[in-house]
Amino acid sequence: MHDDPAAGRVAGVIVETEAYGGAGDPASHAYRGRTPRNAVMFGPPGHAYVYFTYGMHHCFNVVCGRRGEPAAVLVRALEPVAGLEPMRERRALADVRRLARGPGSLARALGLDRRHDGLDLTRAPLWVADLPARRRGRSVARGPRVGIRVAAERPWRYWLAGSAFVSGSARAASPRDQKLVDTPRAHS
DNA sequence: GTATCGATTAGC
DNA sequence: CTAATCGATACA
Repeated sequence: MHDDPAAGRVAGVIVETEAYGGAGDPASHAYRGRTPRNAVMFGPPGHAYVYFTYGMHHCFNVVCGRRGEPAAVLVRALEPVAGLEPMRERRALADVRRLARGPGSLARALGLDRRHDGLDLTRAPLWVADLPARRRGRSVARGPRVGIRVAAERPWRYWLAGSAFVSGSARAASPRDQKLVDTPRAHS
């Protein structure tokens, strides 16, 4: 969720992610060590790593490794659940399924940029929360990472199976090429 | 210093 | 398939 001072609260359910490591992952920004851009990846978990790329897009990650052990999860797609109008305005697009599909589109829809790099994701204005119980327990599919030229074969992309809000290659993945991963069920 | 390339997207 | 567009990175 993002409480944006200008647009109010925009929120969605994370439906597609991709994992990146550190020194052992040649596709990771942290592979060659710490730089001003990726410094947050080396900090404590639970913080936002937001980077700028291709001269025009931002991507939003959740830092997951312990302090000094760079690791992050790129949030690749969101099912919008609140703040649909601000998202539509930012994206100049009406179709809810495509509002936050793809990491660049997602960051744009949420209004995220380098100013959000390093924010503590356990509190406002930008945070990640547990799913409500009724959304838990659904099947998660796994497949290769996309958009990278090295180590793409590692099956470190995860998405909500059957979701209309995930990227095209995930929607198109045949059952043969994806593995289903059990997700924790809600407590009683 | 210059050259190359992106954890991408929209459009043809 | 390619253009867009600029910071990070590689290399002389």
